[in-house]
Amino acid sequence: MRQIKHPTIEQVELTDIMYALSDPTRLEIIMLLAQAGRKLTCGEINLNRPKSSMSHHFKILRSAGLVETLIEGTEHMNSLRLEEVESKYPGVLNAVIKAATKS
Amino acid sequence: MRQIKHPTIEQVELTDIMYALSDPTRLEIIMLLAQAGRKLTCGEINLNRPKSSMSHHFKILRSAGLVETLIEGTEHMNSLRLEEVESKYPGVLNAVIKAATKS
DNA sequence: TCTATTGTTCGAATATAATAGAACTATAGA
DNA sequence: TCTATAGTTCTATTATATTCGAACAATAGA
Repeated sequence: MRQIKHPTIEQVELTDIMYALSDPTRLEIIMLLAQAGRKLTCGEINLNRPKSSMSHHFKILRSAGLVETLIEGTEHMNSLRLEEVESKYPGVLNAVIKAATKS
Repeated sequence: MRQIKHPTIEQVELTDIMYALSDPTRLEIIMLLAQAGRKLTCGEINLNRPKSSMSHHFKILRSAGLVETLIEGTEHMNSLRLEEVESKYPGVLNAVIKAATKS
């Protein structure tokens, strides 16, 4: 079963993370993953956009080290890399999630 | 003495802040202001770029609610709006500054 | 009033990003 | 083997950002 390549957390720059979180659609994806607390397929994250657009945003979230995508059958299971990101950049992602929850 | 207009902290979106912080030059400006702990003129923040470029980045930092610029004579005194940003989005800016300090 | 200083604004070139339809890939299941 | 499903990749279009020289504006000081 072929899997998608992800950066190690060491390879991820802080500005990559900031950039990934600067788009409302991507921030919404992050929020849905954070609230779900479990892996979600791309299909479950339905923001009424073409799948090619969603795929583009997932790619950026992956390259920023924020999301891990595991292929299971025909589905792609997405989860937050919260612990890893927190260990490299303590407080950043948690604070953003908390801030976005309220707004 | 004419002053520059700034957004109120209520007007600032989280994604605006993320976007402003996603550029390495702008993050560096933020770091210099945070480390200085006092107001700095644009001239003191010398990143070896044309002043029109720096002015552009300051404009984005201002519009994101991160920087306040007060005109004093011919100089523009810049400071972080840390307390305000923290009160609206607790932990976000502090965590980013801490994370950027180490990297 | 003239000049130097500080920074903004303008304008144009270049680069990067977002959007989305269409074609494609991989797998599951009949 | 055929078909449906889930996403990705390709390609083109449009929009937004970055960069920086040049012109401009505001003030201080001589």
